[in-house]
Amino acid sequence: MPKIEGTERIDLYRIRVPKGFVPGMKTEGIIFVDETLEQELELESVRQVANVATLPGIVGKSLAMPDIHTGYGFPIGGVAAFDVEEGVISPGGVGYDINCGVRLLKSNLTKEEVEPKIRELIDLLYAHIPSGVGSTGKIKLSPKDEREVIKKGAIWAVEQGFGDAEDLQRIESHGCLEGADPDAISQKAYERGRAQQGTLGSGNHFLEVQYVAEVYEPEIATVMGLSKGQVTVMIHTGSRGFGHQICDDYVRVMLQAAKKYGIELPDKELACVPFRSREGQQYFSAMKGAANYAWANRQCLMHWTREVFLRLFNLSPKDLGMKVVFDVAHNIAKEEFHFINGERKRLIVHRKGATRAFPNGHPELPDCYKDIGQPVLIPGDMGRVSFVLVGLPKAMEETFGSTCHGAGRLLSRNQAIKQARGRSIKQELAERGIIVRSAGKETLAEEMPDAYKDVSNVVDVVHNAGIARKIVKLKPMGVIKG
DNA sequence: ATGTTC
Repeated sequence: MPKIEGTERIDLYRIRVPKGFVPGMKTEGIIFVDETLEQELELESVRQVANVATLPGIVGKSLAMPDIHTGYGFPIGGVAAFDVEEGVISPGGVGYDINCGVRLLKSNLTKEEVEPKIRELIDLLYAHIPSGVGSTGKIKLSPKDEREVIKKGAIWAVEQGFGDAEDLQRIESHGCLEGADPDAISQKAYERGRAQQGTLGSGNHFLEVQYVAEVYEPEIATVMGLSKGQVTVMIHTGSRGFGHQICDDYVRVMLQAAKKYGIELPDKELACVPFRSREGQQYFSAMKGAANYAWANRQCLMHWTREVFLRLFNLSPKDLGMKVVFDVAHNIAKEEFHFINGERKRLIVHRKGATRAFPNGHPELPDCYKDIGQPVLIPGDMGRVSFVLVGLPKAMEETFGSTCHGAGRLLSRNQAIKQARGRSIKQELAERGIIVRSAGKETLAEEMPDAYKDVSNVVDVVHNAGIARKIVKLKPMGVIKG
C-alpha cells in the first residue's frame, strides 16, 4: 500500500505521481524514495510535485529527491526543467535563498592534530565569521562594489584578496554566472545586501570542522584530495537578505504578470512567466546576480577560515593545504543542454534543494574532475554525518543531471522548538563529541539532529538508484551556527 | 531561508 493514496511504487527507489493526481498535469511526477522514506512523505509535498507538472512547457517529468519536503510552491528537493521557448521560469522553483549552497575545503591536518585544539578553533572561527540573523560583516559594499559582486561573483572576492584564482576552478560555474544584470535588482535588495557580504546568516546555515570518517571509493577520493582521518571544513550559506529580497520582489511581479500571459496556476505560490518574456529574463538576470553574491560570500568566508587555521596551527599556506574540493549550488535555475528523446534541447532547469550531479566527461566540468564526475556535497544535520558523492550518467538520463541536497526536514521549525523544550542541544551534542557555538538562541533547537531525516538514508536512495555514487563520509568535530 | 509578520 502506498503511503500517499494515488501514488504508485515503480521500484525500490522510485514512486510515480500519475497524471490526474491533480487536474491539468502535463506529465507525471517521479519521487525518489525507498519504503522507509516514503513513510515520511507529506501529502502536501506530493501535491506540489503534481502541481509543478501542470506548468507550461515542462519537459520530462516533475522530479523530487528523497530529501523532499514541503516548500514555497515547489517542493524542496524538487527538479523541474522547462523548454526555453515554450516554458516558464518561476522564483518558487529556485527558492528564497538563491544559491544557498555548500563549499567543502580539505586540509593537510589530521583529526588527531586538530582534536586538542578544537574548542579554541571553534571559538576563533566564531569570532571571525559573522553569524546570526541579520548579521553584518566586515565588508561594506560601495555602489561600485555592489555591481561588481553581482556581475563577477567569486571572481570579485578573489580580486579583493579573498582567496586565490586557483579556487575558482573548483566552484560550480567557476563561481560566476554570466549575464547578471545589476539594473534588474531593486533598491531594497541593494540596501539589504550592502552589509551582508561575508556573513554566514542563520537557520540551517553553518560552518563545520569535520574529518573523513569513511572512504568508499579511494581512487576517486584521492582525485579530490581526500583520505581517511583528514580534516575538512564545510561552509553552508547563501545570498542572505539580498537574494531573499530579489525572490520576494519577483514573486510579486510574476503574480501579476502570470495573468497577463494567461498562465493558470493551481497554487499562487507557483507564480511564473514565460522564460522568454521581459519579466522572465529580468528575474533570471537578477537571480544570477544573487547567485554570484552567494558565491562571493562563500569565497570570503573560506578566506577567513583559512586565516584562522593558519594562525592557530602556525603553518604556511602550503603546509596547511587548505584547498577547495568543490562548491555547489542547492537553489538555482540554470540554462543547460540536455538530450530529450535523442534530441539536444536548451532547457531552463530549476533545482530547489537539489544538487547538480554531472557525470564524468561532461563539458562543464573542470579538467581536474573530468575523469571522475562532479563532486556532490551533501550536508547532514549537526550531530550525524555529511557525504561527498559524484554524479553518474544515469542522472543525465533521469534527473537532468541532479541529485539530493541534504537530510531534509522531518519537523517544522516550530515543532522542533517544541520538542527541544527543556533540553540542552548544545550539551547533547557535546556528549557526542561535537563542539557547537551558536549566535541565535533558538537556532540550535530548530536545527537539532532530531529535526532532520537521517541523511544516510537519503544518500543511500540516490546511490542505489544510480544517479550519484558515494565517495566519502564526513563526521563533525565542531560547528558554528547562525 | 528571511531586518524570523510589509
